[in-house]
Amino acid sequence: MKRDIFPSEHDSWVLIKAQEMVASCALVEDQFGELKTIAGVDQAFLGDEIISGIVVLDYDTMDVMEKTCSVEEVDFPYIPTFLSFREGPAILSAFRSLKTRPDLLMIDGCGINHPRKAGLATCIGVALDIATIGVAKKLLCGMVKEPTSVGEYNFILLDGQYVGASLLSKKGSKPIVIAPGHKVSLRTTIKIVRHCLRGHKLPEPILVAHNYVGEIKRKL
DNA sequence: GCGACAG
DNA sequence: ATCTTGTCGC
Repeated sequence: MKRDIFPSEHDSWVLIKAQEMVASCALVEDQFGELKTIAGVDQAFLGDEIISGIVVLDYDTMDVMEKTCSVEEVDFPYIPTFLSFREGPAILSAFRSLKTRPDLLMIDGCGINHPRKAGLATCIGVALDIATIGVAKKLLCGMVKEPTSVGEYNFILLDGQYVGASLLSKKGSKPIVIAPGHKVSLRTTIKIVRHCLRGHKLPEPILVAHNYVGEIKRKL
């Protein structure tokens, strides 16, 4: 099953078919209960090792409730539009060691704002059947007019559909790219990301997860 | 063919 | 992502 989403095989035809399968399963509508906890997910690399960290925060206060990580060997290279095959498996490993199941996952990377509507956040959402949002620092595809005032955002157009938004999260910073991953609407995605902003360019869950994997890496 | 291209 | 010092602006 998740072996279909993250094939061990590296044949591009198989990989593209896997992404099309994920895209057909993706749901871009709110389908989650009350948001009590939200988790940030990020990865770091050291040699041929990948470190995946997940940090669970209280949704209202953004206080850290739990942290966990996985460290394993990476076999797949970084290829634009195929990031999920490189980082996905490690994320699933880290997720398995979580004590509390978050209500939603905020992942570094794309959601449905992907050439085949199957970015990393969407793949993880479908694989774990959990609501996910993708947060990236650069645009992978689609067209958008970059916002100029803090808090402002513009929708990203791709294949005649709005698949995400460019949001100016902080003055002096480049806008961040956000998009629904799975079980979340674009409208709600924007609302949630804004709620998670705490004065930094990146929303708190992603920032905390980023710092977390950074220190884990340091201690290896 | 050329350029673009999440992390 | 990763390799890296100081430095300019918020």
